[in-house]
Amino acid sequence: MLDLSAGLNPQQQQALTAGLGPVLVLAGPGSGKTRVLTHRIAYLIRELGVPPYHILAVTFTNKAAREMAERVEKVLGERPRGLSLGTFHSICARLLRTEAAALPFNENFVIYDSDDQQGLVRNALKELNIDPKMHSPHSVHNRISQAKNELQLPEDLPINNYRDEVVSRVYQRYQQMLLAANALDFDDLLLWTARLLEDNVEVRSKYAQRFQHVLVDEFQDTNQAQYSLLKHLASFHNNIYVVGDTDQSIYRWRGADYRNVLRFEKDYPDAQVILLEQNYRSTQRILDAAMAVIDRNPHRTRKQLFSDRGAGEKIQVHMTLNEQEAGRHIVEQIATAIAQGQARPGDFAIMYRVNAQSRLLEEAFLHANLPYKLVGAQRFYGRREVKDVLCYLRLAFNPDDEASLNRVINVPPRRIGLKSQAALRNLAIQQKTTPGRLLMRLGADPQDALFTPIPNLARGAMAPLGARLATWTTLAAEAEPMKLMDRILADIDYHGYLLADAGEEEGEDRWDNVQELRRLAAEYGGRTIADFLENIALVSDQDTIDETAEVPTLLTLHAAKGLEFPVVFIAGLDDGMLPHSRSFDDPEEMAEERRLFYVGITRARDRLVLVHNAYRNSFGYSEAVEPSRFLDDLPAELVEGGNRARQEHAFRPDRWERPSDRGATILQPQYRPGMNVRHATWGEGMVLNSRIQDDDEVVDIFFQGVGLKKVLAAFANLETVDGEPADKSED
DNA sequence: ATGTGAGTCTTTTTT
DNA sequence: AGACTCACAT
Repeated sequence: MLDLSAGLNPQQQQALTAGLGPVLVLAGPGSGKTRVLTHRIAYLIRELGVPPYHILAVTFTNKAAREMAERVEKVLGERPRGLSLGTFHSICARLLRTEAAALPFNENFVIYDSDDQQGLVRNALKELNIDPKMHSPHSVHNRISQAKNELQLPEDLPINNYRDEVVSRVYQRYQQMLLAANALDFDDLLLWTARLLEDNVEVRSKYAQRFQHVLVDEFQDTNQAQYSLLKHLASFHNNIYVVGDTDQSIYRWRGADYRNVLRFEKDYPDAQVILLEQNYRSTQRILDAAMAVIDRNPHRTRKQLFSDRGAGEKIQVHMTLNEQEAGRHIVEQIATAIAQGQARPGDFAIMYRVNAQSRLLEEAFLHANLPYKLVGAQRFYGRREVKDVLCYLRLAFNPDDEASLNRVINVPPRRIGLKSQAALRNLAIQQKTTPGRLLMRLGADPQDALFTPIPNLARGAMAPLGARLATWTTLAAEAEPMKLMDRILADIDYHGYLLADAGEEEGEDRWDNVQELRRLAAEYGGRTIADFLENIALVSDQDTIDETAEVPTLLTLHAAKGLEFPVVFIAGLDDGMLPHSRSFDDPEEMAEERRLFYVGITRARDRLVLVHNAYRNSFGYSEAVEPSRFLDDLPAELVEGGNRARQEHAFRPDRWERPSDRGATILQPQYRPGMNVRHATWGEGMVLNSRIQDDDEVVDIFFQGVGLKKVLAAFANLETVDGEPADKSED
């Protein structure tokens, strides 16, 4: 039998065998916290004889939950039956479905994603005659979300100004609309659970008695609602075991409050506190760099991270001309390292601050013909065709879901316009039912006197859909997700619609995405629609990582938390990007930007490459940018490279096309962005841009020590410095 | 009911 | 630069 404490250092062992009662494990990056957590669960089961049924372990992503489940199983040698292990949101969803009888919605509730949520706010604003230009749906929703995270209902909202007043009214209406649609948003999952446990003694004692042990991962990322529900769940046995690292708190903007760690120590004064500082991931240089960065944050207890993996390579800081060139540089460096046998494709990760940065990086990979994987679920589920199909499924599962109905009622076009929809809606309100249910009744008997308020033509347009919806709801109750999906797709001829709407080529591309969704549905054989929809609503970006593909990974710094890679590139280390300019005026947010950089640095095992740009494209224009101020905090002795990197960089202008010039003229530019050239008076410079104008070529060149110059190719007598001259043929 | 064109705003991070 | 919204025309 495996010795659970084998290979653990003294601190880890202490964490493993900590006695009952509250425990706080402060775990630095790479300190083996997942290991401690999984072994602790195994320890409870095997050494203390706690039945798995009485253990609850909570994580933030499904990926973390899955990994933990696998590792517990491996350590125990068998699958622990009845163990509750999952994300906050999925555990709450399950609890709420079970306890729906005590709640103002039924167990078939659907979970609205960000788009649905914002759409709902938009509708609420419209209904209340509030100008969405003055109060953007996004910001109003943000306030509502914040309130929910702080366990405030509409009536609890403090009102100090007109804005609060608006938010309060919208919140109220928004909440009514959710309930009417039998839908919850992400925050509701936590809010309703926390309030149910707070208000309902029976439910609370049921779960509090059941969960003899509650364990929490990434505790620094909990918000008030999560903190509260954890407290309730652990209120009977008081065995609450939390693991976290305040330096890795990067979700303040969505309500996470790392001060929950302090609150924990205050609420449980007898808590055992265990510190894990030894790092098993990175080289010492990487850790030194990480500490140099994070130590500049105020109000924190310093941690001394140490590693026995040796000093390792220096950290590379590299300046590139712009984001395009950064992409090329990174891809080139990866390709070289692979070619030289230094690393395998799966060893690399490229991290960035905002999703938009991924596009140019992807293009660089595409251009070099190298495979990569992009982390991010929203991209797929947010696609129009995927969302359409999901909304049909949601509607079949829960016909009260008005947001879904509105989305699909006229897709494919059924001649049901806004007028008809309004008529249906008004009649539904009058009849104290929902548009979806009314639609089904209309399908059953279009001539019913009930429907006279709806014009004849509109009735005719809606009745067939109503009839179909009725058959789908029956099917949803009994059939597997894929079967229902196939039925719907066939009934509405979605394939035909896509081809007609988007054309042959684009239509087939979109159909491919639908097929991808179908493959996902196929994995839910034997499971319910509820499962399928819930899992899709609650996928995290990290969950979409394809572990089997051994290729470089592109991901945001946020998505990188909890992961590690032998080689890490952090791209776009420009001031305004990281730290992001929207954080400049708030010290708390600046501290969080710094933590984000810290998280990025500490993902690297062996090699860390930091890339920043001389220029950045904003809107359509290129503007000069400063390197991130965080780069100044890296001690010089840890770093190699720097600003000279740009001169040293040899770029091959092999295949390059500026779409704006495509087909504009027969004359092809002879100079391409990135080429190095020599000018008689200004010396060496790099081509930033070049275009044909009046039968001559205008070239923008950045000369070292001189600056940006515009020259006419015919007169400038430029000499190509390296790289081959641009050839005439393109594509 | 649907299509066209001018005009607007964009860039945080995500369950 | 490009996506999205809104007003107007068909």
